[in-house]
Amino acid sequence: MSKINVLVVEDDPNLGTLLSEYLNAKGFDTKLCVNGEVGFNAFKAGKFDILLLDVMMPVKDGFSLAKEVRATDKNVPIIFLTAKSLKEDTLKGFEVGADDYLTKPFTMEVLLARMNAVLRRSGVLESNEEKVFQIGEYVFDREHQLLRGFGEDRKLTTKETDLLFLLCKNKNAVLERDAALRYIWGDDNYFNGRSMDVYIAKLRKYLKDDESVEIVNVHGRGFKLLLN
Amino acid sequence: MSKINVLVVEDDPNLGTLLSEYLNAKGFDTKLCVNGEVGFNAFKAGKFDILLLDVMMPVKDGFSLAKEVRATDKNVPIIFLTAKSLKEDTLKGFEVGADDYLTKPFTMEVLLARMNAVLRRSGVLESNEEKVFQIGEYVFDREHQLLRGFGEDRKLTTKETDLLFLLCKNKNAVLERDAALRYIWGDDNYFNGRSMDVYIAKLRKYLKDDESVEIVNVHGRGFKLLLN
DNA sequence: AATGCCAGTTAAAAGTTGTTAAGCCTGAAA
DNA sequence: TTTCAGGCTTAACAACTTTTAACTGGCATT
Repeated sequence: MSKINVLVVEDDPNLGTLLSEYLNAKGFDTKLCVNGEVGFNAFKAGKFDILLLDVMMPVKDGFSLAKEVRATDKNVPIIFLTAKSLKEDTLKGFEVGADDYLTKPFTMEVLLARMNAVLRRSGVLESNEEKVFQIGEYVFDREHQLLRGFGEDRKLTTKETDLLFLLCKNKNAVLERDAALRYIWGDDNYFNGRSMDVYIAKLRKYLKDDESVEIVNVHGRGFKLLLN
Repeated sequence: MSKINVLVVEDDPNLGTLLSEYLNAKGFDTKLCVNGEVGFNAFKAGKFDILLLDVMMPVKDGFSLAKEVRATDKNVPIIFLTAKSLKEDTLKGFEVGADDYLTKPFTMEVLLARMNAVLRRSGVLESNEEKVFQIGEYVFDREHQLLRGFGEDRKLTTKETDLLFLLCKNKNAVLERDAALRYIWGDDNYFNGRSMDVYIAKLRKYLKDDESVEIVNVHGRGFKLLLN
C-alpha cells in the first residue's frame, strides 16, 4: 500500500518542519509549502490525500487557498491549523469546505487523531487498499487490471485501469477533469484532456452491456460513474 | 425530503433542551436521552443519522456508549460534546471512533458547522436529497439527467438538469434569480442572467405537453414552477 | 403614453465532448 | 539490430452544450 500524501502549507518554518518530520515518522509522505500560492501550485502538480493549511500566511492565506482547491476538487480533506480561535474564523473555515479546524497550540497526537478521523470518513484509508469493485454486473479488479462481466475477462491497460479506478472511487459523484488529469497524467494540458476523452469512450464501450451502468459527462467539470 | 435524525445524549437537562430546541429550529429531528443506557436503547430502537454524546454521564458514560454503538454500526457519525478538554480524553474519543470532539463551552453555530462538515463527509446529506421528482405527467430523474413523459425520454444537459432541480425544490414557490445564478453559475452577472433565460425557455418547451405544468415569471425576482 | 428595466425568443458564436483512426513510442521477441 | 505489437497520444471532424448577441415585447412607474 502506498503512503498517504499530505500537503502541509505553513509559513512558520519551525512548526512546518515539526509537522513534516512528525508525519513522516508516522508513515506519511509530506510536502511542505510556505504560503498559499506555492501551496496551490504544489496541489495542482501533485496528488494529495489530505491538506493541512495554516490560515494566516503571507501572499495567499489558507482560506483563499482552500477556496481555490475546492473549485476543482470538492472531495480532498482539508484541515485548518491556526492560531485564530475566533468563532467567525472557525465558521469561515467550515464554510469554505473544511473537514476540521484545529487551534494552536495542539499536540501532535491530537492532530494525528483528527487526521485519522477525517481520513477514515473520507474513504482514503480504505479505498487506497480497495482492490475489487462491483460495477453493476461487472467486477473490476484494479490490481490485476481486469474487467470481468457477461462471460468475458477483459485485460485493461494501465491508463484504462487508473481512470476506471478514479471513477469507482467517486461513484455517483463527479470526478473532476482536472483532478483526474493531475492524478493520472500529472498535468492537465489540452492534449491530456483529449486523451482522457478517448479513454472515457473506451470504458463506455467496455461497460455498455449493463444498462444500469453509465458514465455521464458533466459539461465543463468532468465525468460521473452512475451505479444503481 | 425527510429530516435528519439526531440522537442527543446529555445528562444536563439545560444543555440538553437547549441543543434539542436549537436543532429542531434548524430543521433536524432530535431525540434527547439523559444517559448512556437510555441512549443506547433509543439508538437500537430508532434510525439516527448522527449522534451527539456527552462524555460524563451517570449510569453509562459517552465513551462506553460509543463503543457499544460502534460494535453494531461502524458508520454512523459520532460527535462528543464535553467539558473535558484533557488531551487523553480527546484521544480516547477518537479511539472509540468519534468523528469530532467539541469542548464546552461551544456556540450553537460552531456545533452546527461541525455537524454539517461531518454529515457532508459521511454522505448523509446527499443520500437525503431527493433524486426523482414528479412534475405533472412527467418524471424528472436528476441523477440520470432524464426527463420522462408522454412516451419519450429526453436526455437533459447538465445546466438544464441543475435549473430544473432548483425549480422542483422550490415548486410552487419563487426561485430567486440571484440564488439560482449563484448556485448554478457561481456568479450573477448580466450575461449569466440571460443564459438562464435561455434555459427557462428550453425547459418550458420540454414541459409544454402537460397543461397543468407551468414555469411562470415573477417580475424582478425569479421564476416559479407551478404544479396543479 | 413615455420611460427604463426585465423577460422571451431566436440564432450565431464559442467552447467542450464523442468518436475514429492514424502515428508515435517503447519494450519484447526474433 | 530489426521487427512487431501493444499502449498511448495526437489529429481531425462531427456532435453537442453553453454563452453571447440582437431584437422584440411586456411590466411597472411616472
